[in-house]
Formats: sequence, C-alpha cells, structure tokens
Amino acid sequence: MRSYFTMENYTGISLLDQKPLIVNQLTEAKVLLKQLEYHFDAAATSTTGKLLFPRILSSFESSLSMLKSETGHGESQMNGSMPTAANPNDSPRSICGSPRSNSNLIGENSSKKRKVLPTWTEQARACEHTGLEEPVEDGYSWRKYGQKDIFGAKHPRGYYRCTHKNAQGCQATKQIQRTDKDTSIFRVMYIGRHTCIQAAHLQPGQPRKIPEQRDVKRRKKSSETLINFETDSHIETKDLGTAQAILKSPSFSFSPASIPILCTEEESNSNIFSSLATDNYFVSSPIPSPTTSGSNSLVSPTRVNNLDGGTNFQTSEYDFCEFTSALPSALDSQALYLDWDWDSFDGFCF
DNA sequence: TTAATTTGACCCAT
DNA sequence: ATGGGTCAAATTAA
Repeated sequence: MRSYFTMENYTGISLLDQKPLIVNQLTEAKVLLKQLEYHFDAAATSTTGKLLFPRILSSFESSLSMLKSETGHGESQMNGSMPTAANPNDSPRSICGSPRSNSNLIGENSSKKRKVLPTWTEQARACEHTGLEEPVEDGYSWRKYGQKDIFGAKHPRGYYRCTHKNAQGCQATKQIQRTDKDTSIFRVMYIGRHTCIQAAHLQPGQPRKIPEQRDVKRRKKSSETLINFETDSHIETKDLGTAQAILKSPSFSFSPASIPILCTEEESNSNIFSSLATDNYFVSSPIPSPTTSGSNSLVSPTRVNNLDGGTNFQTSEYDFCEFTSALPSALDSQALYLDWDWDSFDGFCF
C-alpha cells in the first residue's frame, strides 16, 4: 500500500506538566492488566490472547520506562503536542484553515496557534474481491457527508466522517478520491484519529471487517467508499517537528516488517526508513491507521534512544488518549522504536 | 422507523 | 470570484 502521512505543526503543552498523570495512568493500567490476566482462564484463551498479555505488559513497561527516563529534552525538539482530539470543537475545518469559530485554537495564551489534526494520505486500489469498483473496508465505520467535484480532477471527492462522531465525539474524517491516471486507484486522506470505541476494539491482526451485504449494496451507490489497504503504503510529513513528534512518540512503532519506502522526488534524499523496509505494511501507533491491523508478523521489540540520550514524547492528555487507543495497533506489532539523527533529517516519507 | 446517502446551499480562505 | 469543505433537508434502503 502506498500512503502519504502528513502531520503538521503540532503545538501545545509541555509533557512535564502531565508526566506524573501519564505515569500514574500507565501504571494503573499495567496493574489492572495483570489482575485481568490473573483472572483470565488461560485454557480458554486463544493463542493470540495468550500472547497478548505479555505484549501489552511489555508495551506498558516500555512506555513507563521511557516516560520515567524522560529528561525534558523533548520539549525543545518537539514544538508541542498533538491536538486534543477529544475536544468536540476539534473539527476538520481546523485543518483546512477555515475556522468558523475560534474554538480550534489551542490554549489560552496569545500564541493562538491553530489546532491541526494529524493528516495522512493513502493510496488504495479498488477491491477486486468484491467485484466492485471500490476499495475494501478499512475497519472503521464511516458516514458520507458530502461529495464535491474538484477543480481539475476527473472524479469527485467524497467526504466521510466517523459514524460515531455524534455519539462519541470522534473527529476522524477521511476524503476519498479516485485518481485521474488510474481509476482503480483511490487516494484516501485521513484527517484526525479515531477516538471512538470502535478504534479501541479494532484488534491487531484481526481481519478487517468484511462488508456485509447491506454495506455492499449501499456502497454500490457510491463511487468511493471502500479502500484496499493492502496496496502500497506511503507516508510523508511536511514538518520536521511533526516527524519528530511521531517518531519519538512512545506509541510510535513499526510493524516488524516495515514499510515499502516510496518517496516523492523531493523527499527521496531524506528517506529515513528505507533500510527498514521489508514488506508491505507499516504501523504507526499514534495514528491507528487501518493499515495497522493488517500485519501479523512479529519481531523482537527494539528500543533505541534518541541521539541526545533522551526520549521525547508528545504531550497533553490527547496524546495519552491516543496512546492508549492506539495500543491495539502497537500490540499487533511489537514496538520498534527508532533511532534517528534529527539534526540531519529534513523530512520523511514512506 | 432508523440510519445512511445524496446533493444543493452555505461558509471560508485565497 | 472561485474552490474546497461542511451542513442539512430530502431521499433511499434495511
């Protein structure tokens, strides 16, 4: 699969302010998990389930370890944090720079920096299995709320939001557009992460939801709804700080087998992951991309600190929320933390 | 009846 | 003025 991953201009609160809370929360979660494991009937547990507990624990312990060793270097490297996804005012409009209110501005200080939801783009081929000129399901449920003819594009762009936007305030949206060159290829832009329950319920390694007959029928009406995420993957970021924020996040991980590195021309010189690319899947836990549920391969977790000896994390409660909600993805592939010379890095793509 | 999709109108940025 | 994103009423489907 090819997907472009774009995250821009995170600004926000210091991790130091929230570190104790995060540590407490992680510790409590770890204890609860151990209790759950104790009460779990191992005999009735699937093989996957048996593997899950130690992996979850491992993730918690790694995260706690990293948090506790966090020295504060991260603040300077990471200009800020992810936006507060739980904020119901955090609308996709904020990305598009078309605020209808000031609610999408972060903080109370005079900086008035705009909240920006994480954005990444994937390209997916229409699913051949269903015989539909549509990509396959990505595991999340979406509701279409608009369609526009885009200037210069042959095909309209469909606008989707999370089905649980109203019920759970999930701000995830996506835009799907058939590419001009190859009508079997769709370009899917994801805006914001899922904060809804369905995101947490997406189990690692679990097959993506197969569209029910009803879904298929309904979706036949729409020229674009389903995405085949088993195509090439390509992720990019425009902003160094953002790249750092992603890669230094405690929840950032690669699937054991990494990503095919496909860069645009201007990015080809800064491809930091090419040496890691081994197959078709990429996992980025901070953003539980549908891609994350597609990989089952395993690798021993490798943790590498930053060159400055510290670890940098995203800050704010949003990040912790994201982290926890992204756990299933992180668990699917055991975390591989990256070591990277940020001083020589000026962008990346997958 | 409920939920999802369609589509024209509206809003905002450029 | 124009393009892109979202809203919301109407329509469709289960």
